[in-house]
Amino acid sequence: MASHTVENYLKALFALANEAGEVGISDLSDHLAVSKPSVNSMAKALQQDGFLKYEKYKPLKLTAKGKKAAALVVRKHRLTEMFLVEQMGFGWDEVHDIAEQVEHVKAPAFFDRMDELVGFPTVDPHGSPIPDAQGNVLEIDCVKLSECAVGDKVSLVGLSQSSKSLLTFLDSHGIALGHTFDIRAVEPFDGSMTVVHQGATDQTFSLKVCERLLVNKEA
Amino acid sequence: MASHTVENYLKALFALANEAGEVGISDLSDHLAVSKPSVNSMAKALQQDGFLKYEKYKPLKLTAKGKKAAALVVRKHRLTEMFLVEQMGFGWDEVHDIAEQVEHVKAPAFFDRMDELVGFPTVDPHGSPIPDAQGNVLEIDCVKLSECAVGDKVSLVGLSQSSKSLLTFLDSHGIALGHTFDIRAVEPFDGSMTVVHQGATDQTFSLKVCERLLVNKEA
DNA sequence: CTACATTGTTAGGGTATTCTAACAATCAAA
DNA sequence: TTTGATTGTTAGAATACCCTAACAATGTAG
Repeated sequence: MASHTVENYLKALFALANEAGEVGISDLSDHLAVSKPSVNSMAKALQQDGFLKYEKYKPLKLTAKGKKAAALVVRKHRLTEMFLVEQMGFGWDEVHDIAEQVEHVKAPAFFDRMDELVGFPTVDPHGSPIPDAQGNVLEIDCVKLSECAVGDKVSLVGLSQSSKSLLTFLDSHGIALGHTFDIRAVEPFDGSMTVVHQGATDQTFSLKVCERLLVNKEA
Repeated sequence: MASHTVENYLKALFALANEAGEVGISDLSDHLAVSKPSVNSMAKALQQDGFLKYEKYKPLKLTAKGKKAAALVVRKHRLTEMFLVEQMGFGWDEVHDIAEQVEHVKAPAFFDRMDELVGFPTVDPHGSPIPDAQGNVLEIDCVKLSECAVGDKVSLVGLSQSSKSLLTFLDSHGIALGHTFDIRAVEPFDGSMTVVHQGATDQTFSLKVCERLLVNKEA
């Protein structure tokens, strides 16, 4: 199996891959906080092992094997997060760092049991999809709240780039996955939105927040 | 914090230390399945970090710092085993290998929560004591079954060197921690013992088995 | 007390991963 | 279209492990 380090590279590649599935050396360098030469040599090694396609000066592209391996690491990460929240009582803002460690455990039975104990979930505590055991990822049908219009009624299904500070912000505003928002107004000047949260209280969110909330229209 | 590798060295040192707390390079080499030169250079590194006392051609000896660090690794291992059995439904014969991996997770909150969820246990599923958060180990008052005499009534409190095959053997004979044995006979020829298990069924154990069962007299 | 077995050490090298410094390619903008 | 910024590459070296081969110290048995 892949080393701790290789798993982290794969996970980063997976996270940074856009539709085209291409990632620059610098992107990876930033994301992993590692120098570009390090990424460069790792890229060669990963190609050697068939995880990605690498050509000088060209963007990196995961192969099918690489995508699967990456998805399985993400699976371990997200199953762990789910387990930490559902079975161990951690908050959704506490689980990322712990899962970052636990995801590298080499014990398939451990993750299988977690999966079972939390009822074979399809999304993690932040609404991100959990790849299946074959490495297939289910696409979630959603848009950014910032892309919605006045009058839309939506429900929160996920977050994009959930960070500890975003999660803390949402907690402090009583917002959780599944909650509904009726969009009342969009401020043209700064893109901030005023919504009715859970059919009850009025709240106003900055554009920065609205871009992070993934919602499902016609809740 | 110590690396994965260093944690394994410390754990091995802890396990092999006799009363005097001294361990030979070869012992470690065998236990960790690593060459003697590797152990030799690691010994120097561990001394450098203050984990042990090393002098050429002398046995290795953990310092107070080393003992504490080792005990804390053992703590993580045993808490994990307890959690795997109590909260995740694994059998006592399945948990060692998984815990071997999980023990290296760097997330104190994770282990603290396990501890809480299993009710702050003092022994693991095999009866071995769990060091406390300060690295103190409680000695367990017990003797080997093989050292007991005809007429003794004892209860199983732990195992010495529990291996998967021993655990499977015990499972297949319906034996668990806390069970009682009345010693009926000791065979002088091979040291095998005939006992009454749980006041009900007669069973005969080879010396090899009896040496692995740690019991408490006058149950 | 010598000789052999065991145990420990040194020397030298390999892999995985990281870094900095210096240079080359690419791309966009004036 | 030249230039400058960004991005990527090479070279060279450091650290943390691991190994084998060869040798030295220790201790035990005759």
